[in-house]
Parts: sequence; structure tokens; C-alpha cells
Amino acid sequence: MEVVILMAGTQGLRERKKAATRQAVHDAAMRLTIERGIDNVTIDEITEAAGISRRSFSNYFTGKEDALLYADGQQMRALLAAIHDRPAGESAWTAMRAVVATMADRDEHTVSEWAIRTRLALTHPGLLAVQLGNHAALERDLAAVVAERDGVGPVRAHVLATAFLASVRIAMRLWVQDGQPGRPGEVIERVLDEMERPFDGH
Amino acid sequence: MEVVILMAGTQGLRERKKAATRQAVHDAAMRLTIERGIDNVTIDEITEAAGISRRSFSNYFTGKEDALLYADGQQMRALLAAIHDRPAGESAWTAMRAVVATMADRDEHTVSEWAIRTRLALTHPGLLAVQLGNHAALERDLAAVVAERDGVGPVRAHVLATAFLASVRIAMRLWVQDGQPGRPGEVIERVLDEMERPFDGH
DNA sequence: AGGCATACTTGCCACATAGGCATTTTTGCC
DNA sequence: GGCAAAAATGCCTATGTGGCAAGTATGCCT
Repeated sequence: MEVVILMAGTQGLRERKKAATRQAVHDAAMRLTIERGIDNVTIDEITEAAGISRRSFSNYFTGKEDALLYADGQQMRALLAAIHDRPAGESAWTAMRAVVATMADRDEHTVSEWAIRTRLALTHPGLLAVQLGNHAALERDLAAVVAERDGVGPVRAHVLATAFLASVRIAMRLWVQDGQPGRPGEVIERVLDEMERPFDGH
Repeated sequence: MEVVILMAGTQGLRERKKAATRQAVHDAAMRLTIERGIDNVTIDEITEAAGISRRSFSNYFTGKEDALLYADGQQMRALLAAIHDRPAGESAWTAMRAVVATMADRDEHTVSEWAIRTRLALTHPGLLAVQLGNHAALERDLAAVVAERDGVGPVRAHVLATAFLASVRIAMRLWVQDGQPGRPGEVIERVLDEMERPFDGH
């Protein structure tokens, strides 16, 4: 394999290389998909661009969709960790709101790729399905964090986690549908406000 | 094709036959999946059991998952129609609650197959993904119904539709995870109550 | 440094799936 | 019965999925 920049970290070389390969495959998938559209990209082309064998692709991802949504998972896991690390006094809902507000407007590149993935999911049902499946898995973890923080049961925790994640999804969809006006964090907060209002308007 | 019972309805023979074939394929897929597990069933086997050609399967469904979740879509569309037909005075949230409460405890067979599909989705990520994708599509329609009824904007409508559908999903998951104790409608109502409580416990 | 165990990569392979296209069959209607 | 539209089927190619075994890199120990 080509020499790549490997950030020295807490892990050994093997782990770092795996992470780098994963990222490289994801990047290749994103680039090719942006260039030609998702349906005009084969796994073979992605692996060629990323410099690994066709067979190895299957060791990293189960399909194109997974590869494209890799960054999504990374982002979500970062969100989770940030929520976990909020001051202990805060309620889960406050913690989640606080994190997403600051996080959604991070660096330009992350946000723009996020927008691209959201737009892709909007027109490609298969990609949306995989993304929602991933989010369902993450919901468990978020619910666990919520349960621990608020000291509530699993049902309440899942409801909170679901309401929060669904709000973020709705907000991102709106944001890209309207042509990404302003900061995405703004839209997320607006949707979260909407979610907090009583559902039954009498 | 074998002679099948075709309910006389508002449509012509052609439409009824298509519907019957769809149902037959779905039934075959369910039966075989229950017998052997989803991974040990091929499309070829489903088509053979349903009495159609392999090629025709693709004219009806895009894959095994779609075929299995056909009844899910039917059920959801019935839910939508029932919500639409509620008295005009009711708020959307009240209408949705009213419909789901009566509908979830309908006939034994429908509920039991619903449980089976939910359990399948619980262990088979691919099926869950397709289901969530379908629900996302249905969310648009539900949001439209909500918007019309409550006279609210698209954002509010989507929030309400999402909160409702997510509650139903959470409830069904809980219900099957706990071994289907009592009526599913009970669990749904409990989760909806939970969803109505303020998210931020101060 | 050398050597061993483990984990990762790859090639080969058989099988399942997706869907275009042309042909045949069925249906709706006169 | 006869005709046009719609649906079903067969054929075919491209693509995806994942088991298995052989080769290669890495981590670790001495």
C-alpha cells in the first residue's frame, strides 16, 4: 500500500493503518460518488481508487452505502462521547442540546460532507435505509448514556434518544432542502424547540 | 397460475390479480422465512412457492426485504387512511392516538405477523434498514395529513408525524422484546404518554 | 536482531441478486 | 373473434456477497 499519513495516537501501527485504510476507502467512495453519482460507481472502482483489493473491501464495509456513511458514524460517535462528557449536573436533554449546538457548526469540511451525504440520502432510498439502520443502532448507545445521566428507565431513555436523533435528522433534511441557509445548528435548535412544544394543540 | 380467491372490489380483474399475486409472494416469503430463517431463503424459492417466475418477482418487489414488509406498508397505509377519516374537530395528535389505540389490537393474525416482522427486524439489520426506509417515505404522507388537519407548517407537521411513528416503533420493539405481554396497544399508549412528557426534567 | 503467533490481505471461487430487452401470454374492450 | 395495452417470462450480463486457503505484515517476546 501507498505510504499514508498516520496520526500517532494511543493505538499501535496495525490499528492506525486499519483506520487509515477505512478512511481512504470512504474518501474514495465519496469522491467517485460526487463525481459520477452513486449508481455509476462500482465497488471495484472504489477499491482501485483506494488501493486495496476487491476482497478487502468486504473486510471493511458491507457495501457502498456503508463506506459512504462511515464518516456519519464517526460523527455520531463523537456526538455521543461529547454528550457523555458534559457536566454531571445537566439533564440529558440539556446535554444533548448543548453538544449539538456547538458541534453542528464545527469545521467547514465536515459540515459540507454532511450536507452531501444528507442530499444523497434524500434521492437514494437505499442509502437512506442504511443510514437509518445505523442510527437505530446508535440509538441504543445514546439511550444508555441518557439512562445513566438522568437515572431513568430504558423506555424513557429510548424516547429521549429517539426524539433527539429524529430532530437532528429532520433538521438536516430541512437544511439541505432549503439550500443550506445559515448555520445547520440554527435549524437543529429550531426543530428541537418544535419537538419540545406540546404535541396536542387541543 | 393457480386459481386463487379474488375479492371482487372497485378494481378490474387485472388489478385484483396483481394484488393477489403480491399477497401470495408476501405470504410465501413470510412462510419460508419463518420456517428456515431469512438468510436461508432465496428469491428463487419464494417465487417457486408463490407460483411466479423469478423475473416477475422483480416486477413486484425489489428484494426479499420488500416482499416481507409488504404487509407492513399495507398496515401503515390503513393507519394513515384511518387518521385521515377521523372527525374534523380532533387535533392531529388526538386523531393519531385514537386510531392507533383501536387499530393495534385488531385481529389476531395481523398482530401476530406484525410481531414476527418486528422480531425479524430486531435480529436482521438489513430488514430493519428497509423498514425504516419505508417508514421515512410514509412519514411524508402522514406529515401531509397532519398539516392539513392541524393547519400547521411542514416543520411542525413532520415533527408530529415523526414523534408518533417513532413511538409506535419503540413500543412494538419493547412489546416483542418483553415477549408480547398483553395488548400491543397498551404499550403504544404508554410510549406515547412518555413522548408527551417534557423532555427536559430540569 | 530473530522468531513465532496472530491478525490482516488477497485471490479464487460459487452462488445470489438487479435489471435491460425481446418475446409470449393475458386482460380489457369493442 | 380481434385488437391494443399491460403483464409475465426467459435470457443474458453486470454486480454483489462471503467462505476458504495461502500469502504477508505486525506485535511481542527473548
